[in-house]
Amino acid sequence: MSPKQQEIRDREERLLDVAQQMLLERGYEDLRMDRIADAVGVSKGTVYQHFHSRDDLLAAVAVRSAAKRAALFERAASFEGSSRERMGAVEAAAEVFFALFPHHEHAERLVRAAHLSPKISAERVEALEGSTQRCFEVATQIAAEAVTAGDLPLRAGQSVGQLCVGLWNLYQGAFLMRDLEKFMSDPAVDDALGTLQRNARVFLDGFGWRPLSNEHDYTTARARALTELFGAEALAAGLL
Amino acid sequence: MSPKQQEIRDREERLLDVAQQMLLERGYEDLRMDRIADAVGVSKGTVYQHFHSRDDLLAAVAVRSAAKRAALFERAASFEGSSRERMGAVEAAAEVFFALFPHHEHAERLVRAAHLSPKISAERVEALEGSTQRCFEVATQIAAEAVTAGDLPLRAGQSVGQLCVGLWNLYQGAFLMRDLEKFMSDPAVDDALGTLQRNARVFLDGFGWRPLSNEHDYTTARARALTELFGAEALAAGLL
DNA sequence: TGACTTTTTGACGATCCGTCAAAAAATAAC
DNA sequence: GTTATTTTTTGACGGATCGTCAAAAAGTCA
Repeated sequence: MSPKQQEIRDREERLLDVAQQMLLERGYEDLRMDRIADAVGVSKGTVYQHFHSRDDLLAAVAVRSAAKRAALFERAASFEGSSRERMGAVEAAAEVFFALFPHHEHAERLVRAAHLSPKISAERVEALEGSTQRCFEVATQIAAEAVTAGDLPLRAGQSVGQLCVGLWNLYQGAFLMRDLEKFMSDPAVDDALGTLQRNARVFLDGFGWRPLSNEHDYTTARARALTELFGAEALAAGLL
Repeated sequence: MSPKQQEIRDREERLLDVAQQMLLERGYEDLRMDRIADAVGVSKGTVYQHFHSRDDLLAAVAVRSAAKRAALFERAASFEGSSRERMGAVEAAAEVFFALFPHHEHAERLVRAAHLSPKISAERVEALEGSTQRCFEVATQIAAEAVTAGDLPLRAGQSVGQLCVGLWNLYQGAFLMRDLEKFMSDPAVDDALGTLQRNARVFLDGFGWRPLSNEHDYTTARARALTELFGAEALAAGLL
């Protein structure tokens, strides 16, 4: 790779860094191509050589963090323990991601807003979908193993897919709670991640995934997952 | 009220109708003030007498449907039955709203996007928050009654607020599933509302809200709620 | 060094938001 | 019914941004 090509690669990362931070601090509406170009020290035309459009840049930001989420989930898949402890490791991965990439939810939601897609390059949409699918696969695999092992007794009409969607919804809900905090005066609900943990526990109990949360202490397994799997990240995220 | 004032009122409704449909069909990016004005047959300046800005118009759309959601939830509060059946009526209200106002989720999320708020009039933000809070109050009240009646045994650290947040997250997740459908090949997960029902059942079972879903048939109570409370709307939504 | 290729630039056209002074319509006064 | 006053409507305009493109600059290679 020539020095010039390397420079271009580096610049793309810097563009994404700036866009990501701008998105977090000033929102989508204030994500201006001129401003981003200035911040990185290039002209607007150069930015458009990296990204087809403003929305494509937004998508690239989402794609980059989605890939990191998939990587965290895959690391969680290697956790050793009971089937439900392993799902707990996946939840821990979600928590780490939640804390480390606060911009992502907003970015992904914007990208997924149905009518934005046409302006985004197909490769990026595919990449985003692939990363999300990868996360589901990890969770689905663990749940399927739990069924095989007899830890997770599915009733008629229930499926591991349904379970994973439910967990995913609770996880996404943690992002929403940042907005809802103002409505809820309940002190037990003031931290998004704590509520996520508690509700995920209730949800898996509802499926009868053994051992149930009152039969086993999942806190220690979670702590082990955080340190063993995500030491540096969990520390940076303030989860340790 | 003078005829002129009545005309202005009517026009505002028509502006909201047009904006709502445009938002659904073409998305936020293509929500153009000129186009809306043309569609209603007024000039752009007139639109700006109803709404301070484009975002304020978007907020007004969200406020209008949020008020209808609160109304549906309050109707659900009058349902007669066991505590958990009554919460089922609230879920039915959420389903009716989900089917009748497909635009709402998108609109509300945009409004809540942190950095949009400054451009929206304070009254509308308050109105939106009030309607959302009203929905939570209805659900919280029912859950609290269930605790008092001994149907809902909360464990240490659990609260009715946590429960309502969880249900709310599962409900919001139904909106997300329209996007996720493409990733999930699981046929048990292909309809958002069915998954919502099943997961809400699992979730409340996890709390031990009696009678549990395998001790009682909640399908008939749901059907009764749909017909008794939301007859016309449920029919229009295709839920009956 | 010089010819050729790739990359960068920023001025430009097009689009849209929100404003505002002038025009039109409605209302009040006589 | 007519005129004066207030309210409402209008659409042209300024300002801002997106995405383009021909020219300039930088890089590559013989």
